[in-house]
This record gives sequence, C-alpha cells and structure tokens, in this order.
Amino acid sequence: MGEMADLASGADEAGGARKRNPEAVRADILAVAMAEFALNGLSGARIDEIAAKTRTSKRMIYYYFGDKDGLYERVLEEAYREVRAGENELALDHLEPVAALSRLVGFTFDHHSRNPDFIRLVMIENIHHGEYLERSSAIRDLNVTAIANLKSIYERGLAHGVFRAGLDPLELHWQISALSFFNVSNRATFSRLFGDRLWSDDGQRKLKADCIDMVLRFVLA
Amino acid sequence: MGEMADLASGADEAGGARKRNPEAVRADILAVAMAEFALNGLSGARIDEIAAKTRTSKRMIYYYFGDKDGLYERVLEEAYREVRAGENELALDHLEPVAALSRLVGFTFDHHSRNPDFIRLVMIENIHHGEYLERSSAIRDLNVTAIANLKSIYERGLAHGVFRAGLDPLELHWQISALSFFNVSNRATFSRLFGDRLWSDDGQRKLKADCIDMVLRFVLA
Amino acid sequence: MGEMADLASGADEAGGARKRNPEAVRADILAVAMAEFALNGLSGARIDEIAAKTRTSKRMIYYYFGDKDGLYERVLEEAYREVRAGENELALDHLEPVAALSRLVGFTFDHHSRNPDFIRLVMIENIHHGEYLERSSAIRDLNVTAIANLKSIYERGLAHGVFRAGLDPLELHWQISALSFFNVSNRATFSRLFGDRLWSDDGQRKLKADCIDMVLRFVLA
Amino acid sequence: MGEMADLASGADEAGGARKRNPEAVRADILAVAMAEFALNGLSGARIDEIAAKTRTSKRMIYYYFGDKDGLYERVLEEAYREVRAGENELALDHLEPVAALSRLVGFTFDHHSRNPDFIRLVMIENIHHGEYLERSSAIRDLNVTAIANLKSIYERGLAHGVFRAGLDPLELHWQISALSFFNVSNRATFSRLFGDRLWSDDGQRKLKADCIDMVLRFVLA
DNA sequence: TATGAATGAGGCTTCATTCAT
DNA sequence: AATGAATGAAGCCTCATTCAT
Repeated sequence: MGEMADLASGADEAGGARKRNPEAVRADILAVAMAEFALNGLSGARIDEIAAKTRTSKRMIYYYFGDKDGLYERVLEEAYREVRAGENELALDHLEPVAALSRLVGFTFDHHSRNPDFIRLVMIENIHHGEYLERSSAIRDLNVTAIANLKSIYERGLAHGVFRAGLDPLELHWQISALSFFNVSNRATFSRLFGDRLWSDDGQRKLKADCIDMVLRFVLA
Repeated sequence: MGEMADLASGADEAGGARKRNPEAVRADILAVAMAEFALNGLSGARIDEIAAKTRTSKRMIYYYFGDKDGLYERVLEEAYREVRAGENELALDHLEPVAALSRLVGFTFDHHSRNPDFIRLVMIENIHHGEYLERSSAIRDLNVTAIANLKSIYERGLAHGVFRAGLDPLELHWQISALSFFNVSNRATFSRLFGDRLWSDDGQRKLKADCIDMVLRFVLA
Repeated sequence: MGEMADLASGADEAGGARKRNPEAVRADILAVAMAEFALNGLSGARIDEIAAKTRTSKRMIYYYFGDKDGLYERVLEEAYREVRAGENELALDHLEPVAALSRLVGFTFDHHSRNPDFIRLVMIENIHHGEYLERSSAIRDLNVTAIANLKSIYERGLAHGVFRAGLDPLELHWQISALSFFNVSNRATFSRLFGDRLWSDDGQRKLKADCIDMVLRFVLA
Repeated sequence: MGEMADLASGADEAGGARKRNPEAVRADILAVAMAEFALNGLSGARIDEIAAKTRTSKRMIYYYFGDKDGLYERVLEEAYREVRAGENELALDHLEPVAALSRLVGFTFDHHSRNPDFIRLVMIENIHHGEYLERSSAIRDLNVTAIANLKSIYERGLAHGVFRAGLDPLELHWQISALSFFNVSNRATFSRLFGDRLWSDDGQRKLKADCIDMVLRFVLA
C-alpha cells in the first residue's frame, strides 16, 4: 500500500511535465493493473483496458513487464508486499499473550476486510493453482514472518500457562486465515444465498468478535 | 453428482450408436463443461475445448445452452444441485445434538474436500461477484434447507442444555463453511507459502478433528 | 390481400383441430414470411424467426417452399397478386377521362400508402436487381393490365380532346408510380432529414392532391 | 466523390511501399465498403469480402470502424457527403428563376442517375427504417442546404411573377426527388415488368425532359 | 404429413502482441 | 523512452439446411 501509493503520487507531483520518470510509470501501470486483475481475473482483464486507464501507453506495459503474465506476476508480488507491510505495523510484543492473540485475530479480520483486491488476487491465484506465486521467490520471503509472530505469541502463552499445549502455530494461522479470508472471498455467493445480514455493520462486528472468541476458546488452557 | 452421472452413463450404455438422446447429450456437455469451467474459469474456458471433449459438436452447445454464459449458468446450477444432493444423504435426526453437530462438521469438511470442482466454481462465481448465481432462482431454492438442518440441531442442543444460548445458526453455518471451504480453495497458495504439511493424510485428519473441536468448543455450554 | 387472408382465416376456423389442411399451412407460412421479409429484407429475415411465428414448424417451410429463396420468390409473387387484385376493384370505364385519371392517381397514391409491406418487398427486390422477379413468370402476367387501364383512359381523353397528344401511357404510369412509391419507400430517410411534416394527415392530403394536380397539368391539353 | 477518391488515389501514389498512412487506409476501406454495402445491403455484405478487396486486412476494419454497423454508418455518411458536395457545384444564382429551376431538376435527375450506389444505400437505409441515418448527426447537417437552394429559386420566381403562389419548397424538393430517385431505384423491377424502353438513351432524355416539363407546368403561374 | 434434434460452413469480433518511427 | 498503427490467431456465435423418427 505504502510504497506504490507514494510512487503514484510522486507521478502526480510531476504533473503535466511528467516524463522520464520510469518508476512513476511502472507504479502507475501496476496500480491500474492490480485493480483490473482483481476485478476481472487474469484472463478476464484486458491489456487494452489497463492501458487506457493508465497515464501511459500500451507499449510501455510490454516495455516494462514483458507480457500479460509478467505483469500479473508483478501485480501479485506487489499486492503481497503491500499487505504484509500493513501487517508489520502491528506491535504485539508488549501485550500479554491473550490480548496479543485477540488483537492479532481482530486485526487480521479487519485487514482482510480492508483489502478486498488483495483477497481477490489470492483467489485468482488459487484458481490458477498458485503457479505464478510459485515463480516469484520474492513473495515467499515476505510471508515467513507471518507465522513467526503467531508462534511467538503462542509460546509466550504456553510459558504463561494460559494456552493449552500441543497446538500448531501454522494450523492456528490457517484457522485465523480461513475465517478472515472467507468473510471477504465468499461474501457474494453467501449473501446471495442466505441474505446479507452478516455483512451489516452490526453483523461484521459480531462476526469478528465471534472469530476472536472461537480462536480463544480453541487455544485457552 | 448422482443425477447427472447417471444420465451420462446412460449415454455410455447407448455406445457408438448413441443418437437422438437429448438428455444424454445435455448431460455429457454439462459434465465436460463443469470440468473445464472449474479448471479454467469462465473467460479462461474455451467452447472449442469443451466441444472437443464432448461426444457431440460445438453446435449442440449453442443449441442446448444458447451461449457461453448460459452454459456456465447451468453448470453452476448443476454443481450446486449435485453437492446439495450429496448433503441430503446425511441423516442426523437420530443422533444426539453433540454427535450430530460433530458429524455435520466432519461431513462438511470431507464433502468440500471431495468436491474440489464445486469449490472452484464457487470461487469463480465469487470472482464474478455472484452475478450468475443471482440469475438462477433454481440455485437459491436448493440452499434453503442447508441452514434448516443446522438450526434443528442447535435447537435440540439448546433444549438438551448442552449448547449455550444466543448463537446464530446462520453464523454457525458461515463458520463451518469458512473452515471447510478455505481448506480446498486456498490450498495452492497456502501450501506454496508455508509448505504442504497440512495436506498430508495426517495433516488433513488433524485439521478436520480440530475443526470439529473448534466448533464444539464454541458452541458447548 | 383477399385470397391469402381468406385462407388464413380458414385456418383459424379449423382452430385446434387444424390438421391436414395443406393450403392453410402454406398460406400461414406465406403471410408470416411476407411480414418478415418486408421488415428485414431477404438476407435479414430469419427462417427460424419465420417458423416461430408460424402455426407450423420449420420443416414445413422446406417441405412446401424448398429453400429460403423459393419462399421469398413465392412471397414476392403473392404480394404482387394481392396488390394487383386490389387495383382491379377500381372501375374507371364509366368516368369521363379527366375524372378517371384523377381517380386513378389518387387511388394509386392511397393504395401504395396502404400497402407498405408490398412497397418494401419491391424495394428489396430492386436491391437484388430484380432477379427473383425475373424468375417468376406469374408476376409478369399480373402487370400487363396495369398499363392497359391507363392507356384506355389516355386514348379516351385524346378522343375527347381534353388531353394533349404525344404522351406515352407507359411513361405516365412511371410518373404516377414514382410519386406514389417514393411517398412510402423514402419516408424514413426523407422525414429524418427534413422533418415529417409531409406525413401528417394534412400533409398527405395535400401531397396527394398535388400529385393529381401535377399529373393533370402535365396531361391536359 | 471528390474527397474520398482523392485520398484513395493518394494511397495509390504511395504504391507498394504504402505504409503508415492512416487516412489512405481509412479511405480505401470506406470506398470498398461503400461498393459492397451498395451491392449487397447491410446484412448481405460480408466483412471478409470487404477486407479481401481492400489493400489492408480485416483487422484494420475493426481498428478504424469498430464493427460492421459502425462501418456502414460511416459509409452512409460518406455517401451523403460526396453527393451533396457534387450538388454544391451547381451555381444557379445568376440564372433567372425558370432557367434555374429547369437546370436544378435536370441536374438532380442526372446526378441521381450518375450515383446509383448512393441511391442503393439510401434504399437500404430506408429498409432499415433510417435508424443509422438517425444516429449520424453529421448527415443531417449536410442536407439543410438542399432545401435552401430551391427555396431561393422559388422566391425569386414569385417575385418575378413567373411562379404561382402557395407552393411549398419542401414539397417541390419531394417531387423532384421522387421522380429522380425512382428512375434509379426501381429500374430493375419496372424494366422487367414493362420493358426497358425508358432506360435507353432516348428514353432517359425524354424522361428527363418530361420531368422538367412536369415540374415547370406545376409551378408556373 | 409432421417434428425435434442435429449439423457444417461461415459469419463477426476480440485478444495479446509487434512494428516502424 | 515513447507512440499510433498494424496484425495473426483464435474466440464466440448464427445461419440455412438436413436427418431420423
């Protein structure tokens, strides 16, 4: 979020005289492409459409990103980078384990909710069997810390005697992710089938509170 | 699953001399199209490819389904029909509430796991903002019973004093779905980022058991 | 007009029990096809559409008319037959020449105006360089009398000394036709370019009166 | 006629090495498409056929004109532009009213006769109920002057006392157009039904002279 | 006489990509 | 570093017509 937005606004500062600013051009293309891919999927997105919404031309997309797949790969990378950067703002070390876990779950729920385009890109990537993610070593490096935070909390909770033993931080991450992800990814079908009551302001507050509750009941000693 | 597979095999029985069997032709097209849409998405799937894998011609696809969107809509409908039919085989009424809920969660987890194409179609449909599902009144009718089962279990559990009060069957369905769905939908990205340990036989057994555990701890009085 | 309408209503009388009535089926198809060809042109009309608006099936069209071109040819024939039959109702022999000519022009103007589908079919036929008309010997036979009437009037007028000599009845027919035909055939473009004032009730009355006037001024001694 | 032909011949000058000349490419496509649409109608014309007769490829048709309808619309526009441009070469202001009107009628008769493709396009457009003409504001602007010329002649004739009062220039335009248009539009059917005597050189000379005569007799005081 | 199912050929259009400047 | 013009391959869909019963 941070990085790219900054670059884009950097381009804005350049204004009409914006020329010879490769990084701004790249960032502009990436931002537009991210929105288009998130909205329409990989095969659904159109290079022409992306180019039209850009401040530059279609040729530049090929100049900077090679081809459509290359652009998608960089978009995916950038999306993970932005979202993981957002997570790093969370400072949990000074909280006691129960509070830290509660806050982590609540934050994850909200963070996913605030980044629907990222969620959609991950859905799209799963539709494609994760093959583009596989190619990008950059993305894997970004995610190792996600588990580390959770592991640290869990171990502190164990040491304090407040969490029960034998749990797997990776599985905990899976569970928290499942609940937070599904809330965004499946909203369209779920609400069309069963009504959108769960996505009212009250509904989401309740859902988040119960996610935290669910994880805590599962973890507490 | 049952209905269409039967029709398709009915076509098989006719063998090479199969002609003038509209239902078999429709079912054949639907089965092939379901696999192709699940694999490649709506815009990614190719009518030519679907036709080639069919016992009939491309022209017949248009004869029976109008256009690509119409075919996709019927595929989605059929996918829901098959999956919901499978769920109806579950007989939970004779079980006491805790056992019934355990079994429902475990079954849901397994059922999603056994039907990855259905999961992928739902993901694809969410990418399309649920617009095709919206058009199909048939699908909505299929899903009303899903909540009813869960509600019945919960109310019996309340009456028995084993479940705590104040919970929402719809939200319970959401939670069970979230865990079971994510297990299939996000396997590609999750396992590529954090390893595929959770999808070993042991991993899945543990995951399922913990899903049941998680829901029970959340519901029990 | 008469013939076919009669047959069609004959079919109506048969009602639900209508079966084994070849002439009614043919007439039904012809009537529907005439409307469709007049509306959409030869290549624009759709066999499927015609069949759908018919009381019978697509197969019958091929059974009775061979192919699309054959159907069109018979439609054209039928259209001429109906229109020429309408003209024969005019009895001009008992009128003195000036009155007869006035009445003939006025009738032609009105008759074209009442039969826009016929006009459109003739336009379509001209687009096709008259090749289908060329094939139909039936149509040519229908039109020989048209000139004969006019010739008779002109000769009586000459004998009475009220018409000037040296005029050509064929050319007179051409002039009367041009004014009456254009009034229907080019209404769409003319009124879009210059307004539709001439096609108001008053406008048409004035136009018709002036057509009569124009022809008379040209013919009178 | 002038404008487009010039551009097309401009392309010819470039010869085989002709590349990167957008206007020539557009003009080439337009000229070919005009002939094809005039010959076969809107639904009868084939994009493949048009492309084949062009110096460029089918893809370029879509690049410049969007789709078949868009191409047809621009062809119609160009046809009106060329024909109206031809009319503007007529200088009638220095002639006395009777001579001016005679010359206008004669010119219109000849001009229509020289531009059969334009006539056919107008016929086709009328078959389509003028809907494409309706969309093109450019065409309407071209036609406003057509009436103005005639009105000016009529008013001068009135002032000179040579024309009778109470006539409508718009209706005069309608009458002149009807006779001149029908001569081209209905030649195929008329000559097949009644012989082609009127379209011999002598026949056309007579017809034109009588059209002028007819209009004059109608207008003269 | 009548019908629903089936079809091959060909139509229009879109797409990612590259070329020439 | 940048652009408008150009393109081949492939996509979706429609049409008149015929088949099997």
